[in-house]
Amino acid sequence: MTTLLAHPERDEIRIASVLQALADPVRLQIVRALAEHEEGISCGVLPLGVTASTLTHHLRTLREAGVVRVRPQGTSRISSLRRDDLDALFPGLLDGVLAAKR
Amino acid sequence: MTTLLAHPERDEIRIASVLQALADPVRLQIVRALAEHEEGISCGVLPLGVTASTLTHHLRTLREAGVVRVRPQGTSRISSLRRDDLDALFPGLLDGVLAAKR
DNA sequence: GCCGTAGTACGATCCCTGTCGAACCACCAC
DNA sequence: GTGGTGGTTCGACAGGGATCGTACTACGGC
Repeated sequence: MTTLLAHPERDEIRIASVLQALADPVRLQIVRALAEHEEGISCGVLPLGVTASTLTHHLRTLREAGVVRVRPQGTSRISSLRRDDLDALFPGLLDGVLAAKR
Repeated sequence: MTTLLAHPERDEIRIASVLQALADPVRLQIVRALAEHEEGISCGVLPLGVTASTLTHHLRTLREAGVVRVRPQGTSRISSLRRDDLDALFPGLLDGVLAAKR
């Protein structure tokens, strides 16, 4: 629908944008949740305490920063972590973030 | 002078604050510079293109997040990365950030 | 075709923060 | 003491972004 889900290529991912994307509590929660679901999930089900339109905003931020990959599936959208790309570009970063005890 | 340089203890350092602190181009530059000077440096000498008062602001942000340790020395202030603490809490995070080719 | 559900788009609001300039403080050398 | 240099504080300002509500679109089931 509408915007056809632009994702940056691996070599277009900038560390500043990634950090910016991770520097929000809600998005951190999303990333943590995605880390536990390799196959990806529909983020609408997460208990984030935020409206749908706000969630859309956060997912776009994560997607445009290159943190998350989103693929449409029926009436839903499945989001998954771009682990491979992030690990290749910034080895350890994601693990470090996820290692933090909540 | 004035505020006596409060630093969070290791167990008070929060991942959200650290990411927030790293999510600024100027502060990223500072962190990168500090990474190359284990012994610490006076940040006033860095070519950051920002006024002194802005620099003070950024250093406070980094210090209060637990990213940087600052010790007064004469008329200067020496800043250094809290590598040990960050590596202990979020192993890989700092290395991942620094691995990014500018 | 119709409806419900999942998600997006847009506009408005509000707060946070990065920035600066100006005034000030602290230390050191003389 | 005097002055200079390195930093801080304070207030002001502007831009960004997190949030929401409302209106809208798309897909799937009946």
